Amino acid sequence: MLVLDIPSPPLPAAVPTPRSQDSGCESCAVRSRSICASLQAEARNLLGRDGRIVSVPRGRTLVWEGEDSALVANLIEGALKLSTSTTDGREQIVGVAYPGDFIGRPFNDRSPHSVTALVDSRCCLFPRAAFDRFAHDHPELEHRLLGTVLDELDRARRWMLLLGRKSASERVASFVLELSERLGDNGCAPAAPLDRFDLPLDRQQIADILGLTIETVSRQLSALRSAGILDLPARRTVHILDRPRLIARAGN
Amino acid sequence: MLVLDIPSPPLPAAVPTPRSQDSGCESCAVRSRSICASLQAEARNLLGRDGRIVSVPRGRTLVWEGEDSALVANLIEGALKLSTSTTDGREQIVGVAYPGDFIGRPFNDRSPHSVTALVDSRCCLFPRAAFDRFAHDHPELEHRLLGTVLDELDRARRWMLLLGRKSASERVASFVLELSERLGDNGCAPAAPLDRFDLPLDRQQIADILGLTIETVSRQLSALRSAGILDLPARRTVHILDRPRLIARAGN
DNA sequence: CGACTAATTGAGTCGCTTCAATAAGCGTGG
DNA sequence: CCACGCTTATTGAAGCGACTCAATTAGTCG
Repeated sequence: MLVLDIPSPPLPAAVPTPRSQDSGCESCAVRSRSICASLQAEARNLLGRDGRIVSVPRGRTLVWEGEDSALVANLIEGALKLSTSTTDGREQIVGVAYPGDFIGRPFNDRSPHSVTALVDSRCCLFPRAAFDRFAHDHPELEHRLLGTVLDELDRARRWMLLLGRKSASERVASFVLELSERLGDNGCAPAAPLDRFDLPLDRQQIADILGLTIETVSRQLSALRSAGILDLPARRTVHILDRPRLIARAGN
Repeated sequence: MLVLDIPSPPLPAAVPTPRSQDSGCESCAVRSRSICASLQAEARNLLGRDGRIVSVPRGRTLVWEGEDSALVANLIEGALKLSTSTTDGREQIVGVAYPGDFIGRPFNDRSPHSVTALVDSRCCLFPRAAFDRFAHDHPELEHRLLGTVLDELDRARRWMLLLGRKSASERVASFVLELSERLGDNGCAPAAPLDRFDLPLDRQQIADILGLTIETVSRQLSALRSAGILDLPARRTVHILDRPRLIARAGN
């Protein structure tokens, strides 16, 4: 079930002139960071014809866990969470996507997790079947996709160490560090970690990433503030004052 | 640092006659299940020339976390664990490989986790550089590899739900179920879950998978036995007596 | 059969959760 | 602009589940 009651976006996907015509890709903000970067202009425009740019308001779910995986996408702007739940409703966030990231489950007709916008976002959506077909015919795209999926797997496994073996204070420190590194990676500049940034997540979502409760997250953040390691000037703003000590607290 | 003081295996990898010659692949036990299944005979033998079959005794580590990732491999027989640790030595097992599985980190020169034999095993090892080159030239291999990496990622994310949100009893139930399903999947038969099987892991290793202690694992297994859901006829043997109730206890 | 290792079981402690109350942001409308 | 109400976050107190430490039992292998 996919609901996208969004006014048709300003994208010439349905214009008469087909093929090797600019489908908007030339001006795409994440072209150089997304998997599309692997493609030559002609192939990119061919793929672009299958894509539709849609706005996804905060809180809207693009894909539901267990439902058939009808689409894949590149995130252009915003942030998305990937999450799974137990039968009785406990939730775990298993990944967060940032601009340039690829989301969805190619080559499989069930999605193992839900995908939901954390903040107002924009995606370039592809019907999965069309994407699968295109990928199969374009090894350079599959090669790039393989690289990003391997990176995601590494990240997921690092997170398993956090979830299985780290204390609450180590988890929160690790979370702040990872976020500062991911947000600092704009794709263009040589990826320096940020010392000051805004959280795209509220406390409950942080808890759902770390396998903790909202109260424990709050207490640990307060502890880091008291220790002079962080400043928290606003609800969603983090300022890292003492990165070395933060790293020491992350435990790996 | 790779130590492989193993008597040279009965593999004609170094025989004079090169190319499109049987390199042992024709009789490989996991040929149809491994990523090699994607290759035609000629390409397979070409790749086979880079491979060396080695025996890995229980407990030996093939790849070390953080060291440069010099090799990749197909597991032919046995079982391997993939693990990471915190600086102070707490360990988390982030994956278990069974025959036919691919291990190692292609396209990256650091391995994010260690790979260690859980039981006496046999692998078909490839120098990573040679494998990367070969993969790059054989899209059908990369396509297959992409499929297996996507499956691994799904599995890792399911495990994140377990580690982040499940209770000890749910974790142990989930573990027994997953193992019964993985071991039942011989690649040939239509993959029926096993009701009776031997654990390739001791209690400490189960604890390292589940993010628990050895005592908690033991207590939860005992509880399942008392409830009549499992029988534990030997240290490493599990017999599932009441699968529906086991599934109910797994919590998803 | 005896020595050693692995697993089980018990008792007490600790860390995170739960439940509850307070405080701080934040948007809205007077 | 500030008061108001609502949401989100913080802080406190009590409870509970998993851990730690310790003792016992069951396998395993020479």
